[in-house]
Amino acid sequence: MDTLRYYERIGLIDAVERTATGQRRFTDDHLEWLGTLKCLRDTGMPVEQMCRFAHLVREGDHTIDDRIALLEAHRVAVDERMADLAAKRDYISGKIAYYRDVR
Amino acid sequence: MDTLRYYERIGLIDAVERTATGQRRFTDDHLEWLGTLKCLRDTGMPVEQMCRFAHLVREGDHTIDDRIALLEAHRVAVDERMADLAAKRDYISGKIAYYRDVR
DNA sequence: GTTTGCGTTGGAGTCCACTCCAAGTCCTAG
DNA sequence: CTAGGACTTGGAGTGGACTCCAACGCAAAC
Repeated sequence: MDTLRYYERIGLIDAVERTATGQRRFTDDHLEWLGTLKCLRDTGMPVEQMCRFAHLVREGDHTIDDRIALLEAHRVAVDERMADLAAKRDYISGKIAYYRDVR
Repeated sequence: MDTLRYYERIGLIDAVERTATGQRRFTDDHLEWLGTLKCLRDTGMPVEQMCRFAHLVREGDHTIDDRIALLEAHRVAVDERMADLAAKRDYISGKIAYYRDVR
């Protein structure tokens, strides 16, 4: 919840609808958007870049190409990260094998 | 360099040999250890856990089993991270495909 | 031999992304 | 109807991992 409020504050989420007494009512659209945000965040996209993406989305359909470019760049980053993790995972496996040997 | 000093300060690296004038002279052993540290760090191991590992290494050979356990737990974490990244990468690919469609 | 630039120190500062606080209101289960 | 939990606010605080600072010494290049 705090994180949601934080995201709302920095403009990652549009101002959310409220009940008469001021409580947030998230719509399905919001939940979907939050899912996207979570995906980007969890794959290491900095909050600032997510803001840029959110801005593009808010701007309307003429930013579709920019959004594609942004997501593609991010996908490349994710791929690189996965490759790096895979290589380092192997190094760790090697260490484990080494320790098993000397034990 | 600052990071190295920081690691030395918190005990991740043994006090490094110095020249007469106080400059650090890293040995091959250090470089290898630094490689290991970098690998663990880059795969998301928190500094605190790396300290625990460094401590085990310093303790001597009777900690080999503990080290294996620690590295295996970490390898599992890395595997999970990779699986998560792969799934989310696919979601991103789906988004891109969607945008390509509506463009 | 002088300039350029890397190394040294302890300690303070920075950055990112939250996360918590206090004081109050509202919603829901029993 | 009441108790307990969940929500509200602006703003301050946290945690992790560095990263920078000033003032200086030393080293390597020319």
